[in-house]
Amino acid sequence: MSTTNGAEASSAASGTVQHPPGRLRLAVLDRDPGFMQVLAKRLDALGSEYRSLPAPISVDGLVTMRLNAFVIDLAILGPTGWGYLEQVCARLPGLAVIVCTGPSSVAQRVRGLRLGADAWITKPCHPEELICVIEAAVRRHRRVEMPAIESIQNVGEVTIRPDLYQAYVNDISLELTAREFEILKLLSENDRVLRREEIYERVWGYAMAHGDRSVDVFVRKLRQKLRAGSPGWSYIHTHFGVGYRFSAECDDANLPGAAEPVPMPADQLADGPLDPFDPALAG
Amino acid sequence: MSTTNGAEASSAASGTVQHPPGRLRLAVLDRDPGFMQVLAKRLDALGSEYRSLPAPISVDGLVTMRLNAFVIDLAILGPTGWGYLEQVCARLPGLAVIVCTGPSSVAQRVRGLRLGADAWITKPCHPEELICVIEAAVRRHRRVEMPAIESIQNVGEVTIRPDLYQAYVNDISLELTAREFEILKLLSENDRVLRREEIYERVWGYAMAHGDRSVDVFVRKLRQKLRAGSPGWSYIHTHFGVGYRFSAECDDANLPGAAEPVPMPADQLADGPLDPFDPALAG
DNA sequence: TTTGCATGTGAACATCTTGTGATCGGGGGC
DNA sequence: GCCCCCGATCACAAGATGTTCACATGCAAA
Repeated sequence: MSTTNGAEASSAASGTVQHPPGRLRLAVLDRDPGFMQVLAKRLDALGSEYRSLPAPISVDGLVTMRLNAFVIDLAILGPTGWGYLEQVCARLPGLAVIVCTGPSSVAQRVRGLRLGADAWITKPCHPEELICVIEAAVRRHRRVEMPAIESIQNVGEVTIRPDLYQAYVNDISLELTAREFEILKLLSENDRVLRREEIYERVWGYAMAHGDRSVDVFVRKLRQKLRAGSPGWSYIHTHFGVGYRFSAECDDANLPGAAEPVPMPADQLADGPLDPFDPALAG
Repeated sequence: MSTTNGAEASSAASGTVQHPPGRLRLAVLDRDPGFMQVLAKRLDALGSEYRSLPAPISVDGLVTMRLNAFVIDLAILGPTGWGYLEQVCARLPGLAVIVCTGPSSVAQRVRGLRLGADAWITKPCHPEELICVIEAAVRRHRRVEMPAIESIQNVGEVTIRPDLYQAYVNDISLELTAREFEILKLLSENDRVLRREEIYERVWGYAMAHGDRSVDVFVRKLRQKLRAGSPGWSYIHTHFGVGYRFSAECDDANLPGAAEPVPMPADQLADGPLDPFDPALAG
């Protein structure tokens, strides 16, 4: 495969990290069941995490939800809607706010946008269009917010720092290469078995050639460096015939902080739609 | 519209926004005289710098215009409009692109937004509304750049003075050129690895061409001047396969005021992809 | 237990990245 | 109008990294 060139690969990889629009977190404040249902269907297909709110939620509540986007039907709030909209926009400048409501006057739309809304869609609208508008609004924010959103992770004795593209044990760098780091991060972000093809595709950015052993080789290098920096622990586990799973486990099960046991439904690795967002919350 | 000079370029690119907020630089690609006239009147009232383009302009031309926003009537371009739109959005990720055109189908609007447009307004529209939409789109871009506090920074032995567009060591100028300074400032403002593409995009103002080495060359010049003015220190660190990171580090770790050794960012974001939406918030 | 794969391992090899010096051309300042 | 400074590119070299092989080892089904 000579098609790979570093820059391409890296940009593709980074794209993989930020592009998957699937990672939308949004809440919809609306009461129209039909509208919600159709929207929910599309959002599910995109793998977005969404939540519908039948009633207004406090601004503080919104803050803790850490959303990317917030869709609101001003009709629900009546005259108090303007104040609410203003508060939300002022308090969460990084949140994409989309007003999606019934027929309105130019003056109303202007007012909404001036108060800080990112877009104003008139119902009835095609769900696909609404989603595009949401994505467009989120897109820019995401570019800048992404790096901040990438949070530091502590697993076992290892600290994974996306901001530095490096992993540490006791503040000592494991000296991972860029690609090693990406694979470690990918694995650590998923509490399930990842098939080689999936790992390859998400890190390299394109499909894995049949028989390619690159992933195996990188896993070996990772294990080597992890073992060197954090002996007594095992982090990457092989699932024969399937793939790899990340989980910090202390070799000596007696020691404290032994491990993070994992349910391990190895059979349910129907890859596509990843770990579903707690369904109890939707709808 | 004046041509570019160092300072101006920087303000447009890094968003130093010396222009009072609200000052728009926009171009409108449209042929409807009535539309243009009404719009022009409103824009004048706002004190915006605008330019109407009766015919398509090359993407490179747009780049040199250093705009905040670009309004385009796809009808003017016909079928080639999509490609043009895509190119513009790809090349100028920081530009607010608003499509303002006649009646369209949902599919067309979806396509436009997916290609990177920030908003789609259907003509005929109220000029005030269009302006609000433009402002909403621009607001997002600016917001990101506004927080860049123009404060003097002391890092290691170096003093960075945005007000003078220059860096000093013991009050002696490092004689940085405008672009060198911008890159140094950008790097010093971020405690993380910045990818070349990101640096290029934020300093030059548009997407980096594939294989462009400009960033590397400027980093070399910067290192040279930093080394000359502050020997014994290293400031710009290469992360192979990723990009550059700024951090003042004393070569001799024994010396006092040694360095800022990649400290744990106290802001340690609540980590984990966990707790999706907190159910306790509803109602 | 044996056989057929799948995976672990180490090293050679090919490629890609980055550092660096030099050159070219344009634009702005004088 | 002329000259100099600055920024864009190129070419080359040295390393770092990624890929590919061949072989060893281990798991699973017959």
